[in-house]
Amino acid sequence: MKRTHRCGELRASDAGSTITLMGWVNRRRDHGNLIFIDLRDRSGITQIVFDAERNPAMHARVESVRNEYVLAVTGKVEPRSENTRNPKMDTGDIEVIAGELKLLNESKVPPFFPGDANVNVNEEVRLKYRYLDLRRPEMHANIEMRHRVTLAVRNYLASQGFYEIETPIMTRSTPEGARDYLVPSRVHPGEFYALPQSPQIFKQLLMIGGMDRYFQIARCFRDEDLRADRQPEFTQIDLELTFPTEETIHGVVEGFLDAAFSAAGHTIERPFPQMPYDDAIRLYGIDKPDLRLPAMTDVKGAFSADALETLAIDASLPVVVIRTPKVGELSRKERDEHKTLLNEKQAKVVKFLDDFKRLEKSWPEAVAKVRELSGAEEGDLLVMVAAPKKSEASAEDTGDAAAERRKQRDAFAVYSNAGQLRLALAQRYAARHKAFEGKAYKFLWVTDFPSFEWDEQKETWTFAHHPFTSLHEDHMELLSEGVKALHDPNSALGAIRARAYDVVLNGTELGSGSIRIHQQEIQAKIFEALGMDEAEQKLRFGFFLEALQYGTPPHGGIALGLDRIVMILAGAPSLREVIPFPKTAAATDLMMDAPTPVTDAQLKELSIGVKK
RNA sequence: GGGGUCGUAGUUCAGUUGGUUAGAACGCCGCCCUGUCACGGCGGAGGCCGCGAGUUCGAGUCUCGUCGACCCCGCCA
Repeated sequence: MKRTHRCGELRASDAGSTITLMGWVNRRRDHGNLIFIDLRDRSGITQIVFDAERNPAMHARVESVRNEYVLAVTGKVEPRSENTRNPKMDTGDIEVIAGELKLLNESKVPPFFPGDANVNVNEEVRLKYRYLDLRRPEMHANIEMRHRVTLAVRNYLASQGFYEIETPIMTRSTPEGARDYLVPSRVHPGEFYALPQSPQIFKQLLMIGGMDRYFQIARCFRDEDLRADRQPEFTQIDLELTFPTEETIHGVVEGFLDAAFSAAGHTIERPFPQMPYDDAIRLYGIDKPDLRLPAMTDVKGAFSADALETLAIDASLPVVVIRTPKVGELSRKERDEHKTLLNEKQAKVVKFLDDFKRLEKSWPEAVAKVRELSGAEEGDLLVMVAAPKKSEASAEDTGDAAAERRKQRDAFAVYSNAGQLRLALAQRYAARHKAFEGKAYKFLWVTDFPSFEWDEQKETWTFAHHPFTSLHEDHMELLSEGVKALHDPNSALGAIRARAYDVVLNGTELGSGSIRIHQQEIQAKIFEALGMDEAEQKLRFGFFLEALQYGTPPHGGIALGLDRIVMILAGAPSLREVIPFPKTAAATDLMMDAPTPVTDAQLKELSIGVKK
């Protein structure tokens, strides 16, 4: 027997033909001498009719068939009569009258049925029996979407002159950044490879190697704690090209995203808007703004100095208003619950006022101005966020550059906390404003990221991106100045901006890239800036610093999270829904039961002893 | 590393103030049924209440520990 059609393909026009289907028993309805079996494969479902009168010999065998058995059925396609048609099924106008049945395989009773309309099963069970879970139409749809998106990206990038090039999975450990997954070397006792956190250095070397345009659907590995949108191994659409400007790279990314979203049935608007990091912080309090809801508004000007004093607001720091649309009237209880939106730590930095009716009694003009500035409409919730006035006198404003930067850091804290509050309110009232429903895809480029960030624990400045990111040329002076104050949180390093850009979709960071440093002196200076002396540079990146000296072309690139893109397109709540064999939040595989201990013999061969 | 939610039949859940034999639905098994498509009818089986201590005359229920799943913070250049 040879399969002639898939189970979702047959239509009224096929009536009369004799066909063969192969697939799983989705459901069986046994009426005694008449048995219906819905046969399922990845394309859909077809009803097969077994009639004892027409084929008595076969009927005894059909009676023993159960859900998830694998069958081959040859039969005649017949149109269904008016009263037996099923408009809910794609194949509901026809049915197949079985003539021949072959039982290809039986099935144990599964812990859940892939054919159930809404599988309401614990995710633990789904992951343990992932191969059954994958039979569900929803999973098929997600995996098919992933395939189509990947294919569209490949085709687009190939059309733009990119070569798809593989880079090593076993590579060298780089202690910066995320923790590495390590692979012990048998040949070199005590030495380890690392799995790549990204193919960063390889793709830069490919540019030095004159490959001109590279891409890879690249698996990356990071040994960090997980979230719904983070897996220990994940896939990036990674690319790099020579002689770029930011515009070149943005154009390529918008091009393949357009292709990918088209493949998933959506059109997106291009070009994407752009916003410098500093504006993103000021307007959204976050470096990945969700543009589906309004920005925050600076309303300090609406209030007199006296009013701010009375409200116990620090007038030297930002005063912003968060507008959440269409929230409507709030009960006393709902308003009280707003207090829980700030944790203790946040409450030290910001306070908020959400009762504008009360504010209006004392300062009607100011409130009118706030409504105007924020574009508030009837029913919108306004919440004003500001820094509480400190009781003790704060440090004297000495008016120098360091004092100015300290103030900027304080302002950042206000914006950032207000931004978190904005998202918390948006989540809380999502059912009312409905901005998160439907298929609104709001892309954004966030540009000019800080090159360095302050590490509170180590009390020093570190790379915000990776150390191969170019600075804006006119910030090189700040670098020389800032290096002198490496352990000062108000160092000039904080003012340096990078030629780095993130692509953001609906508040999710899809990808991150930059124009790279292609001059060895500058690269060395950056390493030096963060306290890496020449010996250490040579040890860790010697080969790379040397490569940079052999005619390295200007180059740049970006990497986008494929899993996240597909997750958003599928409307899925976690990456696990778009990865066929995902890991749990504790980085285990419940189906394979990995990781596992290994034998002493294996460890011995690798010269590894395990502390118990 | 920290916080939260959860863990009872194959599955999803209920389980009173600590008190008799731990229930329901779906699924499963048997019998019946020729137009169902979440088929239907009758009957039946199925439990280490995650695991381990403790409190108690008595623990699914209370306490402590532990394991596992999920979410969040830290972390993720």
